[in-house]
Amino acid sequence: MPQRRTSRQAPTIGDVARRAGVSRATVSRVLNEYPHVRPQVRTDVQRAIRALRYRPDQVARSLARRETKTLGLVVADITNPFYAETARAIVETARGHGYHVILCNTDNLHRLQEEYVEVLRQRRVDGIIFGSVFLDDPVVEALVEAGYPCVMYNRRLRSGRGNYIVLDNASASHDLTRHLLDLGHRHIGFITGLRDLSTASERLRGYRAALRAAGLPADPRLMRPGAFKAEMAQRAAQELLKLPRRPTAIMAGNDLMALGVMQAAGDLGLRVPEDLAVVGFDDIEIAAHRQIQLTTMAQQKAEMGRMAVVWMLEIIRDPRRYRREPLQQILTPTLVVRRTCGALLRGDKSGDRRATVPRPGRRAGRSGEGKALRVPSSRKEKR
Amino acid sequence: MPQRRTSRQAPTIGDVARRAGVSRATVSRVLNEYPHVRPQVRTDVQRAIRALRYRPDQVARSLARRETKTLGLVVADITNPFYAETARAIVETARGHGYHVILCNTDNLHRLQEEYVEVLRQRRVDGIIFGSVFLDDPVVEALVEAGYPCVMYNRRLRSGRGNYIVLDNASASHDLTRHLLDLGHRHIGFITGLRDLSTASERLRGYRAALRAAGLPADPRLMRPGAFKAEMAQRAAQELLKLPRRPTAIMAGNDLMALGVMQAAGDLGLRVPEDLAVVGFDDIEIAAHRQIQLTTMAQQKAEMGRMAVVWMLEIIRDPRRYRREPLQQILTPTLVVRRTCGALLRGDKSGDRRATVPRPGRRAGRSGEGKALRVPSSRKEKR
DNA sequence: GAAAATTTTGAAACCGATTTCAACCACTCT
DNA sequence: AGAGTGGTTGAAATCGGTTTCAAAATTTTC
Repeated sequence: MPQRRTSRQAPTIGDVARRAGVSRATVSRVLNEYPHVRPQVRTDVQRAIRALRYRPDQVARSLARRETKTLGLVVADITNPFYAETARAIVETARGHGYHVILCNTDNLHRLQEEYVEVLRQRRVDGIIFGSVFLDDPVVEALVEAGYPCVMYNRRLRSGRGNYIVLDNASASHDLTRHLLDLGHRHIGFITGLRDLSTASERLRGYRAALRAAGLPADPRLMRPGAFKAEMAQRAAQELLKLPRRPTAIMAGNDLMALGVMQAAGDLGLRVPEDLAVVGFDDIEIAAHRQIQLTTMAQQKAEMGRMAVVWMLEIIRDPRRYRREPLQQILTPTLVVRRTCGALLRGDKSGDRRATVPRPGRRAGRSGEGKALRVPSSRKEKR
Repeated sequence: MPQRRTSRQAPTIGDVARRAGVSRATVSRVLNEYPHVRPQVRTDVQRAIRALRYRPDQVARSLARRETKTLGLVVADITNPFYAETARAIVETARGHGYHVILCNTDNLHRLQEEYVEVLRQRRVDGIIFGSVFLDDPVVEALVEAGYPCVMYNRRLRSGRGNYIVLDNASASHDLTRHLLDLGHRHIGFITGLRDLSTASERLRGYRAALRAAGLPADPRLMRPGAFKAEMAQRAAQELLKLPRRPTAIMAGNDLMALGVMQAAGDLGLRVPEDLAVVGFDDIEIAAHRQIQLTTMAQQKAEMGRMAVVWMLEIIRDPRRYRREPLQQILTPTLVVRRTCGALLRGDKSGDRRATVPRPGRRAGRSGEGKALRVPSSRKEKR
């Protein structure tokens, strides 16, 4: 039910035009800082705008211009600090360029993701950033196929299509496993995320590869799903730790799950890292906390978010081009050695150790001696 | 620059109408499930919609209907788990009602908040939810004054105007202080947030009141600002702990800062809780972690978020009514006693203790014996 | 079977902006 | 003085829907 136009209604461009004694077109020109407006007229219009407290209607503008200056951000779980930190960078970078972000939380449910994509398309967002695509994701696949501006980060499609920024998960996982092997562990548990996500499957692959390279079997009983949530991981870890021959180290598919593993260890009276080494992925903020000190594969979260937006703007400018030559970047992982892996048990205890891991598998964590060292990941940009 | 209409353009309601051999009005009626459409015509139209993969344009609809089905969510920092958890509930509840959320991150900067409010108004969002208003906030004050649908949570205006859901911060802080006093502490530091926020000032007030009631002076040297961030709090705590007569307990304005305090304690070689008791506010997820076990005043984050949206929808339905009689709710705090306050040092160690604190100040933390106990806060609804 | 009542439908106005196009204007240049 | 130039301007079309209103079609009533 539309309301009658009353004096209390928000002023429109027509009201401004009338007041300034010009046409709506001219007001529009002033608003958008077009040339060819006489200075006198310009100031008249600006005065009218101020007098009426006119606020241009972005909805009407979006309709006329066929662009909404809006992006969709689809993540699995905004309460996961990894997503919160990337989201923050995304929102902030977008704002800096006049874009704003609709936040969508899928809880890793296909159903919800599909719903959100549909909604975002109806809302004519200029592009969608996915933090949590599924490995096989017909919805996103179709979007990419149709040339709809999309950027994925963190996870990607099995098909390898589309624009994405991801960690080199296989290497990261390989190196992390190798790190534990180097510390003497021979029985290493792995709590994966969900099966149908690239992060999970790639990290599992790296883990297996490292074991194989070390001549160790990949015991399926040592691999458990954890749904990327602390609580699930805690349960999974409890099961692992009750095995007849229990693992001496557990790798978790992300830091949140690693925290769950630490809980489980405590519940069973095991000390970390003395009785059980624990490592994760992401390097969320709490991982550095004194009481936690989680060894983890770091991701450059803010940088990832920023880059996703910058790419997106580029793609929006010229969608065809990036349909032909998608932007894809694989980030080199950085191992952050802290307490929970046990590496610091012997010898000095001076803070974090950071290093890009030299490939193939030299001993990690030795290159950044003493004070915390961050080596910027070298970027292999793939057309 | 508008592009020419090509065959690859998205189909409009006109295309559907033509294909179904009816008018646009009729298609609109089918889309919106209006009565008075012959079943035959209805199915014809639906078939055409499917055949063309027609997706109604929400922008055009918003313009015509003068409602966007969009809410703005303005928070200080989405990486603070408190906001992430409330945001999650807000986004999910909104979605369930056909609304979607533009996320705004202000970093506690007046400038950014003003910018965001302006943007949200231009975008004609149906309402704005504020998680982080300032005590004196002309922008929000004006919004409320103008009858723009707004709901605040967590923080409120000094003037007390508008719809809000907040913790009873003064009582919460009073009880928390009292709890520390009961544990024998006489020298209690307080790391506040920023000065111009209701949460900070109210919590500071409760702290002072409790000290006064105990006949203790409120030493200004024991109160330091911490900006609601872990790092700032860590620095503030370091200063507190270097005082000639250092506090034996520190209250932090939120859990994030409490974590910073724990860091600082560790840096100085102090054990928590043996050498220093630490408590916070919010009960973010990590607070319950085995390695942290932070004693804190819990907030019902999901419930708060959900309620903010439910209220918002109600307000959107009848803005005038709630302009006259705003919805205001003050939630009763729940003390969660864990390790960091030192209460568990003597005696049993069986998990969390939760209790709504009886007023006035009886000894807290004893009512929920044994297993974790959550007492739902009784709600004092005003109007 | 005609009048009355009701349901169904489409033409046209509208939402509030942008953009096109042609007209108008004030110059400058022959 | 007249043609040409280029800066300014407004009328009107447009974006893609919704809603009003009256006409058309159908059903009900007598």
